[in-house]
Amino acid sequence: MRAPSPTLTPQELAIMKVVWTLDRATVRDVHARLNAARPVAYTTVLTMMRILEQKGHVKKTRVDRAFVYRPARPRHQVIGEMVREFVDRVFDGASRPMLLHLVKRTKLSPRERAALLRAIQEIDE
Amino acid sequence: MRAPSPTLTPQELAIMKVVWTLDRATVRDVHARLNAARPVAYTTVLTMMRILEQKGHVKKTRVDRAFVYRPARPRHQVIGEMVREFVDRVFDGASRPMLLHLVKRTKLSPRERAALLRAIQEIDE
DNA sequence: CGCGATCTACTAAATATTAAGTAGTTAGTA
DNA sequence: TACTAACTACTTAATATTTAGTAGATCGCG
Repeated sequence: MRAPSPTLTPQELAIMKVVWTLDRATVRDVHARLNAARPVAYTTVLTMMRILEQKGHVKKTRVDRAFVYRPARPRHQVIGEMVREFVDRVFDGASRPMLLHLVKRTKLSPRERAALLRAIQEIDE
Repeated sequence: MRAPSPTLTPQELAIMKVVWTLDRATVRDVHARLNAARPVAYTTVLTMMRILEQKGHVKKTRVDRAFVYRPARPRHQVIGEMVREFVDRVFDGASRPMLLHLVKRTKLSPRERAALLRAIQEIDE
């Protein structure tokens, strides 16, 4: 048996990004946004949003004829879990190597660097 | 159509970790390590390693009867691509938010913090 | 030599993920 | 009322991922 994704799959994430951004969105709203990036059928989005509802990522309320979807959990929390899962899977839970990986390849302006240094210094204090 | 994973799938990664660690490994070697963590059939590992060879992640040479597998590309490079893909997919390519996410949740000893600060200061200099 | 152990190639198949069609309902409208 | 548009539920299906079985080759040993 193959384990289901413990976090959001790529397409689920793409949809959730729209839902988080709009906060309230119909299938039509989400479809309009996604379809602008690459062609996707309306019913495909419908199917995915039904899955997201089953998985507890969105809640829907009927407004007039259509359902309006809202995020069930805050973005930062879900993204945080995705980061954790990634660090676990790829770095065996060690976030420091991951941090170094990111730092080494990230171009930072002096201002950004300063902000980051401050953030780091504030930890454990 | 569904896009294949542009990076290593979870199980492929689990195998590559062993191959990177051992540098030279037979299917038996890898199976012994993986099987210690959770039961997995020898032939399952065999199949996965064949796939990894097709994808260009390992090279094999016959030594006596068995094949000895070696990494085809250095670990840091492949892991780096996985980090990049994750940042692209989850943070739309913006590594700074990802960095902050990590920094906020990472417990650092004074020594580790100092090392991280040094690493950051060395960028762009 | 014949046997068991080891290993590979080929095959099969279960589940997950992604994508979209069809049918049917409802609401508004000409 | 009959038509059309918008929407949902249900169904289908293609591809990816993961897992493992079977058959056959080869090697070393009693």
